[in-house]
Amino acid sequence: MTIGPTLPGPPGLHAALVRHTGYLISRLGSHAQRQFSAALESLAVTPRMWGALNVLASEEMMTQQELGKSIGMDPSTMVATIDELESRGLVQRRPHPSDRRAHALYITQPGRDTLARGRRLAGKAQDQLLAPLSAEERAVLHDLLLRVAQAAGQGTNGPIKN
Amino acid sequence: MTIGPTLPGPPGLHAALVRHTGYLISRLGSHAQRQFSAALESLAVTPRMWGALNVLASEEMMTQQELGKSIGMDPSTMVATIDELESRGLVQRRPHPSDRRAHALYITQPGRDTLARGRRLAGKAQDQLLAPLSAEERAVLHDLLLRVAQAAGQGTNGPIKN
DNA sequence: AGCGCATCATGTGTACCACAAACTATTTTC
DNA sequence: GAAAATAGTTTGTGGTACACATGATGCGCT
Repeated sequence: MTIGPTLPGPPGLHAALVRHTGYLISRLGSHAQRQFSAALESLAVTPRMWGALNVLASEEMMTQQELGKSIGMDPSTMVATIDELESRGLVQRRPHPSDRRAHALYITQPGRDTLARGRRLAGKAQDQLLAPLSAEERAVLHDLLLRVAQAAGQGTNGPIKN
Repeated sequence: MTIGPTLPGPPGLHAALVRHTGYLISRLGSHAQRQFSAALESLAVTPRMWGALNVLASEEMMTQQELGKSIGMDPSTMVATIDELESRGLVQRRPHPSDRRAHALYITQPGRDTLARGRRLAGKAQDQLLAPLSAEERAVLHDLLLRVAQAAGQGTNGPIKN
């Protein structure tokens, strides 16, 4: 029956799990990610790449390290991400003016175009995801998540380890 | 503490991304998942397995399908999950009384013990994750996430037994 | 009775992502 | 300058979701 990307059945989350906010976040997170992937599929851009483009578009030149910190992405994950973006001509690696170890990253015009289209698609996906919430509720949700994200935030000092 | 505004050291999500609730959810989701993984590591139980135990503990006999739906897990993922749990003696696959295609799943006493310990650990992890929020805020967050999760994951069908 | 289709469990392969560890080239620091 | 720190890279591990194909079984309809 070829149902689309959405879940076929009527899976109702089980009460025992619905209690766990952490579980909810985790679950919803992968769902959101998937939804984003699907939304951006026509651009052949993964959420990770999209995040990178997003940041690069607003900063004049960044190193991979800086970019990684900006979006909470591991340096080793950055490599493949930038490789891909570069091979697609969406960003460029240029020699860093003052540090020959580092690369200076620049978004290209095609990169900006892709980003613009991606933003529309991502926006739509988000609207769909947050459909059950009012604008006000969305703002509240956003605020709460942001605070949690920043606190739990990127490791550097990962005491979250346990 | 480690909450840095965004300066030299402390992380700090980039403004361009911080706007996207979907991105936040996705990001936070994988973070939460990893945190759970780490928390449950001493029990050698993955979040997925923990979720399964959780549900099995409150239902008298389920098929893998039912379990899968309860926690939003794909049937093909269930197999490995149950395989693992069974090999550990935490759950049992018994012949289903009325459908020979299906397996009837039962949690064992060791499974319940593991679950109990897991709940404590998971609770701690969650407290840590939600540390920046007050009890009230946590409730709000939970409610919002739940609504999103229910709408997103499922159609609208909500016979969430409880 | 028999046939076709839905369903349960399963296996295989793909995709996404994070992170640790090891290594090279380079910059900083002492 | 030699040692320590840093940017980028490669490789391997762990966790998860999902699509698709398969075999066994159940079920409805003729």
